[in-house]
Parts: sequence; structure tokens; C-alpha cells
Amino acid sequence: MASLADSIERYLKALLDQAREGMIEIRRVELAQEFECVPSQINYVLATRFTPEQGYVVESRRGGGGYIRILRLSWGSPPGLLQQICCSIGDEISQEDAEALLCRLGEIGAVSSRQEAMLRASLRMETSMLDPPWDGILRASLLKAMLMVLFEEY
Amino acid sequence: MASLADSIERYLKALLDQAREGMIEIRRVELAQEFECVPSQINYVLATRFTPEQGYVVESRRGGGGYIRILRLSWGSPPGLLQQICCSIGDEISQEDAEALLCRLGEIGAVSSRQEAMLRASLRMETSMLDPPWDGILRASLLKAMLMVLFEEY
DNA sequence: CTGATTTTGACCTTTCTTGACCTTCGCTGT
DNA sequence: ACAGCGAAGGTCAAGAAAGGTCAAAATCAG
Repeated sequence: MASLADSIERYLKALLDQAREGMIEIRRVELAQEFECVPSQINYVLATRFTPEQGYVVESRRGGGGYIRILRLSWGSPPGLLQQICCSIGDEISQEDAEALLCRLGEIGAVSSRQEAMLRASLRMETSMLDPPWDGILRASLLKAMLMVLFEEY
Repeated sequence: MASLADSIERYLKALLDQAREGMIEIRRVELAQEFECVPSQINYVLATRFTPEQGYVVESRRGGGGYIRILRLSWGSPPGLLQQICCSIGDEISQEDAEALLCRLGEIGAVSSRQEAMLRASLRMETSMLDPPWDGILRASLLKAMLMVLFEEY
């Protein structure tokens, strides 16, 4: 049973898939009514699943005629993809950011859900023994190494 | 007499046999109820019979709508090869042994020379900062993690 | 009998859901 | 102008709904 938050997330991402320009605009109350939940549930979904780390930007305006706008940041074309990713990983990365990145790779179909699960599990296992800042440093290079191997590129 | 843990193990593996993609998702409480046991029994089964060394990866999420997901690793050509390798790596491995292993994998064509080089380089980089015994422990899990990803099919 | 494995249960952490209360914005009447 | 009102959306904290941990107790195999 997927949670309500999951359903809303899927719904919004489906909308984004259809939308041109990777941007959608919604009314918080309306969406809440569709899912029969309190409006703040929408904020929860946005706060936990549409962060910049996950590749989204959310804008909103209050008052009459208010709205919530969600845009999906796009990664460039495949040739430079790995490079961009590695760049965004940097020398150090938190478990949360790493998982968000894997999530995005899954969403765009760059890795299968099985691969995603394995990468995530590996990252967690390998770095669980280390303390900051070593864990973040290790995670970064481990992730880059695994992605390089996966994509068979340099 | 098969123990409870054995029964749960068999049940889960039967589910995996039927499942597409070698992946299943369960609710810990539900499973516990089916077998009329405490939920933590499920964790025990997972911890003792579904480890990476035995060819499984387990992921889970807490909170409302939580779940436990189990993946069976199915690596290609020589069935069981990765499992054997993981076993032979153990909990700890020296840089020399690791490189020798990579070398062998290269010889039998399990990894390309590029991949071999990448793996070797990653191993060196990641563990150069640590002192024994941490470097060996880290190297072992690093190597297993990367090989898991590398041999992943689907 | 002894050591290893299994089973249980008390307690912990994470994630989700809800609701009360707050802030911002546009419009309208003075 | 501008004060007031209604219509958005925002915040936060409490409680519910999962799963996780750990170690003691029970059981099993040799």
C-alpha cells in the first residue's frame, strides 16, 4: 500500500512528464481535495520529494490567485551526463543527497530500479562504519566509481 | 524439524521465484502475522539468510507506508561466480589480494581492462587514507559493492 | 553439558498524517 | 490612499504508522 504522500508524488511527476517545459502549476487546496487530505500534506510532499537535490524547484505565491509552481531541472544530453553527475557529487556527499541523486537517475531511466536499489544498498553498507568526514568522502568516490563502472565511461 | 526461521526463509524465496525482476516487497507486520511471530523475527531471517554474500540485497523504509524490499542478485554467465568471489573476499582483504583477484577477473574476461583499471584505482584511492585494519575491511566491502553493481544484469 | 542458533519483547528511530494557527496578497468600500 | 476582508499558501508540533535494535530467554545440536 503506497502511502498518500507517495501517490501525490507520483501524480505530480506524471503531470510533469506530460507538461511542456518541465513545469506545472497547481492549486494547493484543489490538489488536497482530489486526494482528500489536508492542504499541508501537499507541503510535506513538496518538502520531502521535490527538493533541489532531487532536481526540482518549487515556487509559490500566497493570497488570492495564489499557486504552486514546480519545475523539473533537466540534465543535459547523455554525452555529458556522467560528467555533470560526477561534478554535482563533488568530493564529498551525504547519504541523503546521494540517495536523492540515485532516485533521479532512476526517474530518468539511467539506471534500472534494481541497479538503483543495489547502488543505494552498497553506499549504505560501505559507509556505515565510518565517521564524518570520512564517510562523505568515501561515499563520493564510491558513488563516482560505481557510476563510472556502470556507464562504462571515463 | 524446520524452524520458524527456515519456514519464513523458504516462503520468501518461493515468492522471489515467482516474482518478476527477482524483487519482492513485503510488510514486516503482515508477514509476522502470517507466521504468528514477533516482527523482529523477520529481521532475524533477513539478517541471517538474505545477506549480500548469499546473493541478496535488502532495502527498507520506515514510517507510514513503510516496506521491506528484497532483491535476488542474478549475475550472468557463470552462475554463482559473484557469490563465490564475495565469499573469497571475506570481511577483509589486502590490496595485493584484491588486485590479484581483479587480475584474474580480467583474465577470464569477466571485466574489461578498462573496468579493471577503474576498479583497481578506486580501491587504491579509497583505502589509502585508512590505517589497518580499517583499510582491509573497507577494501573488502568496497570491492564487493562494485562487483555487485558491475555484474548486475536486467 | 556447552556453544550456537532461534525466538521474544521492550524500547528506539524514521516517516507520514492531521490540524490549529500564521502570513501574504488582491480586492473593495470609504 | 488605506483599512478590512477573504482567499490563497506556510509552519509547526503532536500523534500515528511503519520498521530497527539489542540482549535476555529458550531451544537445539554435538
